[in-house]
Amino acid sequence: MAIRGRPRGFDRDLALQKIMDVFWAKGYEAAQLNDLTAAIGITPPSFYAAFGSKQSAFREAVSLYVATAGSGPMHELDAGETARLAIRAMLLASIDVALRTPQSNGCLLILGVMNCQPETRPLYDLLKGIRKETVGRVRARLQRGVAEGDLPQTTDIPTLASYYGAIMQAISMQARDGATRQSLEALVGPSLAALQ
Amino acid sequence: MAIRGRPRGFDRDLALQKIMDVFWAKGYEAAQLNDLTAAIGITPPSFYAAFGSKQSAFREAVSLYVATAGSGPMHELDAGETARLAIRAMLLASIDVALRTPQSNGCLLILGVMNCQPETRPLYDLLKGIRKETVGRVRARLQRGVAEGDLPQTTDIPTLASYYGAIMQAISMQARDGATRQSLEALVGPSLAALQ
DNA sequence: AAAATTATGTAGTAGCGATTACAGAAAGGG
DNA sequence: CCCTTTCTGTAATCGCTACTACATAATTTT
Repeated sequence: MAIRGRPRGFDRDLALQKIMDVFWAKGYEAAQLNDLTAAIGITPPSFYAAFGSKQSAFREAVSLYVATAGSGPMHELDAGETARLAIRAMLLASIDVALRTPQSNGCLLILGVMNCQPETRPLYDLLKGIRKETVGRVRARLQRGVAEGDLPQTTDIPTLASYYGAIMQAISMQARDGATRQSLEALVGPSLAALQ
Repeated sequence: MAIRGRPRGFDRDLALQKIMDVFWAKGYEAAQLNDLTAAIGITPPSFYAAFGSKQSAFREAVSLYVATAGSGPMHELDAGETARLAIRAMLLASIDVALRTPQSNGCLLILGVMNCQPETRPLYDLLKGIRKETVGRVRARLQRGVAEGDLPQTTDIPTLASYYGAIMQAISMQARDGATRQSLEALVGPSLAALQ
């Protein structure tokens, strides 16, 4: 049984990517429906037929981001030989993400929803939950490092995990402020001093 | 020659403090005129007569913040005996600022304007300039540390200054995310490892 | 080919948020 | 006591933004 009715005049997956780019570049609140529809090249009714609302489009964009653009750092975290190399690679991958495009500075998960309008609170909490999960994965990687002997038994794992979460947040903020790759990479060295 | 006309029915200085508190708690965009006038207990015309516009009220609030609530970290930076102690005290003072009130989490200069609406760009740039100045003062303090012999000549001063600026940004972001004082203070230790 | 189904384009609506027009109130100056 | 000046309260206005009603177009099913 084929799909009934008039077929959609645009590629929904491609549209979602553009939605992700716009939210990434501007954040949820500053990205206006106008920006979204213009980027896709459709009119509001088509947008609403395909994505339901601005909020649900954002949720889909976040899922796509986690699966694609934002997956690099977590991949590096798992792939690194030692905990220290893994953290280092994660931070460098975060810099890649933060500088991927000229407009989109910083990580969508960190900067996507920053203020406290009551109606955007659910989206703020969504991102906050993902950030928390990220710190959890860092913690797991450090634990593995202790288990595998490349970190001392005395390592304060929760503190260090939250610390590297903080470094990634700072990378995003400085990227948003227009920092160069060079100046972002310079932050990695000092932050790794905590793992000596 | 005394002041002509009907006298203002509220204390302007007190009102500015409340304005600062509201902007501090919610950020520029999320703080609505309604919140501002309600906090002061006046109506919109009184607000506009006294402060001109939301933008100029924000500018005044930022000036007040720099002079009062936000001055602690910079004071500690200058007062510390050695560069390391000064940085440490600055970071702890940043935590105090970030946790000053239950609602206002994080530094106004860091979180006050986060997104990219074209019309708020001037305010974003204002805060960005102050942040840059802050990093400049950290740099000066580190230079002094080298000059006074408590830091090695080989210290990479620009990098470390930007690094501690990043740590302060991260403190604000984590405070905004609801971090406890304990978890914020735990970040200070690892970040000081870069000064060993 | 007619009916059913889904998408699109035009042109709105609804509601909110910053700002202000205007009339009245409270002060000083003559 | 009137005039000028400045502030205050009510009640808009203006603009913007998410969202949609409705007529029409493009498909599939029968």
